[in-house]
Amino acid sequence: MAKDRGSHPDESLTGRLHRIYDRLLACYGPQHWWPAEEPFEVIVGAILTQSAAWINVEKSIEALKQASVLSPACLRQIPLVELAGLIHSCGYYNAKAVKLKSFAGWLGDNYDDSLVKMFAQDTFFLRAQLLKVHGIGEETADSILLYAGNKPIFVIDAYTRRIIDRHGLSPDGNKYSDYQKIFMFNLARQAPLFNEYHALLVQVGKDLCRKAESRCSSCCLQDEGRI
DNA sequence: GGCCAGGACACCA
DNA sequence: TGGTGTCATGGC
Repeated sequence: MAKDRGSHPDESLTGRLHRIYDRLLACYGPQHWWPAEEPFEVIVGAILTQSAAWINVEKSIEALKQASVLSPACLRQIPLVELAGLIHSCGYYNAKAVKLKSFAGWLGDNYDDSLVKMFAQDTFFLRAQLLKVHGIGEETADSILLYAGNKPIFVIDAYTRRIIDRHGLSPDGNKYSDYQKIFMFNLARQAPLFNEYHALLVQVGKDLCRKAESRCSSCCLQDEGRI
C-alpha cells in the first residue's frame, strides 16, 4: 500500500502508525474532540468548519444557539438570508446556509429529525446516503459518522494527508479513500482510537503550519521520519 | 496586503 | 477523470 516506510523499512505499517500515535498522545495529550455539547451540534460544526478556522465556527454556533435555531426543524424554518447572517463569521455563509438547510431537510424527510434513527443504519449505507446530501463530501460525512455517531471511520483532512506524505507513508493513489485505507486497514477499527488519532494529527498539523516549515526540529515526531 | 483555515460543488476539457 | 474557479470571513 505505502510506497515507502520511511526510516523504519522493516517495521510494519501498523507498528509505525501506533508509534506515531503514541508520540502524539504523549506530546499533546487527549484532545477531547469533538468540542460540542450534542451530536447535532457536531454535525452543524462539521459543515461550518469546511475551509474555515474553528475559532470562527464557534462564533457561528454560538450565534445559532443565541437565536435558538440549533435544531433541524428550526434550520428548515428560518429564512435563508437570516441563517446566512447568523453564520457570517465562518465565511462562505451563503453556501453554508444552503448546506445546513439541505441536511436539515434530508434528516426530516428520512429520519424524522432523529439522529438515533439515522445512526441506527448500517455505517457504510449511511455514509453513502450522507454523500448524496448537498454540501456533504467525504471528509464531512466521515466527521459526522465518527464524531457525532461514534462510528469507527477514519477522517482524512489536509493535515492528515500532509503528515502521511511527510512520513513517506503516501498511498499509491491520491484519492481520499487511498489515504483512509492506510488507517482503516492497519489499525483496530475502534471509534475512540480513530477519534483521538485524527484530532492529534490536526493538532500537530497546526503546529507545523505555525512553524512554517516542513522539517520541524522541535516537533515531537521529528525522529519518526520525514516530518 | 497577503496568506491560510478541521471543503465541497459546478463546470470544463 | 482531473484541473480550475467560486464561495468569503477573520486572524496573523
